[in-house]
Amino acid sequence: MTEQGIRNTFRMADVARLAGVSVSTVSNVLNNRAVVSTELATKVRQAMTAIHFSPNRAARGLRTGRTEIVGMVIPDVTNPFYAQVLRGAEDHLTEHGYELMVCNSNRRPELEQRHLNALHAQRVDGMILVPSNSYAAREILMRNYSPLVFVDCVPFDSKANAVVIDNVTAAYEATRYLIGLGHRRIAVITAELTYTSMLDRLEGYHKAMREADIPVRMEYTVKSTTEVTGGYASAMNLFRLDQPPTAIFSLNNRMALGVMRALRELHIPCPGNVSLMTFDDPEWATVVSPTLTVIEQPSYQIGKSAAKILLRLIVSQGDSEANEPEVVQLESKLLVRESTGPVSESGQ
Amino acid sequence: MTEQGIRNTFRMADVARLAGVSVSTVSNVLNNRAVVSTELATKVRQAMTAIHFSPNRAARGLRTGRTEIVGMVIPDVTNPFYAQVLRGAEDHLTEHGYELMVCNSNRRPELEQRHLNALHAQRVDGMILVPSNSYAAREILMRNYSPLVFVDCVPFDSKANAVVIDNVTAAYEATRYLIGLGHRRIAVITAELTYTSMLDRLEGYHKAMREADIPVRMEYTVKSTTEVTGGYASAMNLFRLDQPPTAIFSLNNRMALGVMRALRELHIPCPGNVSLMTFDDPEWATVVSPTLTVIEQPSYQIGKSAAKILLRLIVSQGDSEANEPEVVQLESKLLVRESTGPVSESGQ
DNA sequence: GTGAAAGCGCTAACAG
DNA sequence: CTGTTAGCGCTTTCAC
Repeated sequence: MTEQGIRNTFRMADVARLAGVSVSTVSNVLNNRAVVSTELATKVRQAMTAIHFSPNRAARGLRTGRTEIVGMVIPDVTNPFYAQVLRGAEDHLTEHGYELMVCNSNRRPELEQRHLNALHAQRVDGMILVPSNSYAAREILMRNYSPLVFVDCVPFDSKANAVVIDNVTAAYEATRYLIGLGHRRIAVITAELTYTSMLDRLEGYHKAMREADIPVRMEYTVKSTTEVTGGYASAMNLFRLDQPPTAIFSLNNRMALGVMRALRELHIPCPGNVSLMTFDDPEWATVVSPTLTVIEQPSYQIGKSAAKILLRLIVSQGDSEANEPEVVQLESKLLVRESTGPVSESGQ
Repeated sequence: MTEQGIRNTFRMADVARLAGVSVSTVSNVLNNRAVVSTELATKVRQAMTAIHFSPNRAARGLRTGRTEIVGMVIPDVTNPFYAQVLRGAEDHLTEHGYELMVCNSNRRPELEQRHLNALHAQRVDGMILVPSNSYAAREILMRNYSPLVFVDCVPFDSKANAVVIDNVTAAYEATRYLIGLGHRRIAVITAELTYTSMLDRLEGYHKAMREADIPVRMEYTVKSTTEVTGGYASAMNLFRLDQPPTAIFSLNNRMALGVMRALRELHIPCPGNVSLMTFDDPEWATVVSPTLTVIEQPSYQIGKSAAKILLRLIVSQGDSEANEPEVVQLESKLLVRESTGPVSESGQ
């Protein structure tokens, strides 16, 4: 029964024996229940440090039904936006004694599901999710595992706990800024429209164009993959047009990186011939030439905020489930830098 | 006893009852032990899906002594190098049925220790660690929690499982390349020398300089913090020198970003007045102007390799502990791009 | 205040 | 092949 390897960790019983008390006393000092005489308590604590005792959290979780782990699944940590969200969440969680299990879904719903299942099997107390898309998100919401807060992309047709920015307004104002610069041929590079933040951003763009009475030309709305290569390919196509756009609006930092590659490869002056603007504010935005005009999202705060909501949900677990989903909306900010300028005289 | 919240998940007993079998049969089908008649097995499986049964991994872990979780602590996911290492490790681990718990130490040994303890308390089966420094690493190694593999930075004075690159040679050859370009005033920006990869890189630099009979001038070896701001400040100081260097060698991508900022702010032509070269190959290296000459590390592979070693250690846990620490060394590659060129005629 | 004992959900003997 | 049962290490009544 004990044949599967040397037991290399101690248990409460060991501490109890060493301190000459019962396990329940050990448990009590461990959980700072003020029912143990200070004298005994110190004796117990000495015993604990003497053998480097570390209570088995899994066992505790099994007993209490609370693991104090929260799960997080994001598309890809390699994207600085998500990395920042992660940091924000982690810092808050760690501060409150929770551990974090992170998984990358690569935007593949099946993989996402697999991770979610694993997390549930681990009996995490709650999850933070940047879903791969809004359909997947809705299904996940239905299954309703445990306290869950969405980030960046929310389920279609359903209210859910979430933290986002006002993507419509952000894109609207950014587009207006471009229009104010004299641009009329404004292209937008968007990722999957099943991802709500993309959809909202596109809507904001359309709204601004409509208001300015600028016809939205189909060939200026290009659907890309979310990644760098997608942005690159999209930009290449755009520049191949008879009438290339005078401004490009990238809906995330990854695609913007791709556009930069294209610009550089084709030696297209920016903002001379074309202005470029993007969502997100990756660190490199200020070292490229020209520096990039961006819509900065408070990514770290977004993560932190998600963690806060989740923790609140977790503790209020017992209350009537009826509490309305909470959705917090954080402020984004247009940071004008060098990559956007007045439409060129040449008019092309 | 059941007062702490509605039991919202089922247990094997429920499945057993529903399928009209015993729990051990359920356990057997769950673990694909080929001892159950196909007939019963399907009945059990039906029952499982009917109630959306998800076995409690924590309970299993408690029983088996193996959680199938591995812990990972890294300085900061926000650094693309570590993010890639993480992805490599995660992909391999996930593929083999393991879950990953990641923590960021911010290079603070106390925080690192705290995370390590938490991970241990969780009874992770093993850990992958990019330590905050090599002293901390050694202490951690001493405490010898569980299977452990170091990445990028290894403990001082001790053999340990690790995956690294040949930093000395990589830096040596890169420096030689610079020297071959005619540079003699080559500055190196390094982070904490208590971090072995930095120390080794510096050694490689020194070796190349010595071999070329170029005196190593103290003011050209600048110790920076690991971060962007450190690189920036260091570069600023370097350019303030009476005889500024004609080439700068940054020992990681973060500091290089800082140098780029300085270059851009001071309008210093690169590689015209100064060449720049760095360790790591962040994505932005090819969109900045000039594109950056880098020493590319196989970051994803490093992570994957670490995971592989760890898994091997975990399964061979039972064997005599005597197996020598394994250290694998992966290949790095010098990618020459635009930011390095012949030393300028002007000679300054 | 302190201790004995039951049980969280699972696995692994072992008996049938 | 299937079922019974004893724990894994912890928390938590409930007696004392």
